[in-house]
Amino acid sequence: MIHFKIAIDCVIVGYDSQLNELKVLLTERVNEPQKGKWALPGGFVKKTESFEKTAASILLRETGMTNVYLRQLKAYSLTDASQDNRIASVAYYSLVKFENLTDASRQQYSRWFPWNGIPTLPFDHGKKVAFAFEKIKELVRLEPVVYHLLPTKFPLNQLQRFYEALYNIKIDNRNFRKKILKLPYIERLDEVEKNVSHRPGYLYHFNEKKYKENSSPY
Amino acid sequence: MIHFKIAIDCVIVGYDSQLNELKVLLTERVNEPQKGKWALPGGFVKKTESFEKTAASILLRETGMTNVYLRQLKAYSLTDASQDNRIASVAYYSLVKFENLTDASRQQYSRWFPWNGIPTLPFDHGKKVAFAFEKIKELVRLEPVVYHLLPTKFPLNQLQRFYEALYNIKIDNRNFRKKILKLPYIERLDEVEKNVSHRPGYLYHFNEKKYKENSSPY
DNA sequence: GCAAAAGTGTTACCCTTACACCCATGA
DNA sequence: TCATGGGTGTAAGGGTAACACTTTTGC
Repeated sequence: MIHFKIAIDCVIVGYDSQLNELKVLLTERVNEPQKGKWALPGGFVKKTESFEKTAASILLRETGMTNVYLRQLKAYSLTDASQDNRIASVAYYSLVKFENLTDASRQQYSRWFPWNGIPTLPFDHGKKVAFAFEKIKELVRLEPVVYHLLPTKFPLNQLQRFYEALYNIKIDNRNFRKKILKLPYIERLDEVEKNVSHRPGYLYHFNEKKYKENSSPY
Repeated sequence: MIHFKIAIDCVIVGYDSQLNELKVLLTERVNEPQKGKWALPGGFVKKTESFEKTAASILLRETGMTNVYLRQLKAYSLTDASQDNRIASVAYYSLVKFENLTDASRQQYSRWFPWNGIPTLPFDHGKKVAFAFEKIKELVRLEPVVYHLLPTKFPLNQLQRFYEALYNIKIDNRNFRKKILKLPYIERLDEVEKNVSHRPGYLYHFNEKKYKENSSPY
């Protein structure tokens, strides 16, 4: 009976609102194979850990964060391994708030790469990143996961620019506002943008409780 | 370093249009543990097989079919196993046309259970079945996967009854027809139902080519 | 005062929903 | 002739999309 080592790979995604672009966290591999190459952060599943736990600990190691959006992407069976010892991997993807990253969480061997400037990755990591982005695009249409990427408080046009960047479209700002302001779970705060060289806009936030109350179970 | 045996479990789903209900194929376990219990058909990944290949061969073994709709559901890390030898499993789900089942494909140890009459399953199989149905419900809303479950040629009200059963709703047949007939990829055939004790309806089929032409890439 | 984004209404179109009756067939 | 589903149109409401100008701030 064949046995597998199981690696967990994490596609950790953040949104840089300054540059209006999505980013992925990559780390430089410190071990062979592919030593020195940029790759997805990952690790092997330990004896007592579930896949999800392993993914969460990788996320903690790389970003210093816990309790962030983390979902399974897909399990992959690598077939290029040798003999009796195959490697499988389960990929996870995570959405993190860029603003919450501390300097301490910027690891020596890690770097955020813009979505459109990712180097060629070893193994099947390129495929995993691409699949994660497909998934995220789908997901954003269906559920308010955007709010895991945006700062807790955001002006409406930051939200708009996010959608414009993600789908590479132009959105009419009047229609966009009408649509967003109708949502019961987006609430305006008594606070405005600061240090912007234009008329400051009100800040909004996502009220998760109201979202759950208002979303029908089917 | 811990190693895993990896099992593939398949949630094989069919639609019985006679009874208007979704069914799941279960098999009686012939080996310990849980020998004699109904469970999801499955097997361990062999040395040279990918996960998907393993799933496809299980599907072939159980239904005699190839080239059917088969997708990965999720990878599960069982944590109740002993010592150095853990078991992981990757679940797949499949949609098959009930009409295409031959008698030969009705295995001695297998039986189709109605969605609402599934016995308590061992391991995490109950969880997997439930998750597969959630996924399928979602999927049907987003993509025309219904047509993997329905017969190749179907009258409109069979389609309507399928939706009504899946979501447990009542649909107005005028509105339903308007909506379906507007779809460019549902084509009416020059053929009508036979042996029905009411006015026979025209048969329709799903034109996959037209679907792909007409669906935008984003 | 200039640049840059905030903020604001109306109209047309489309899609969805609600709703009732005659038609063709097998038994 | 009866039971059963096949087949048809219209009106109202809600959401989406196209469209331009004034306001407020930093510099």
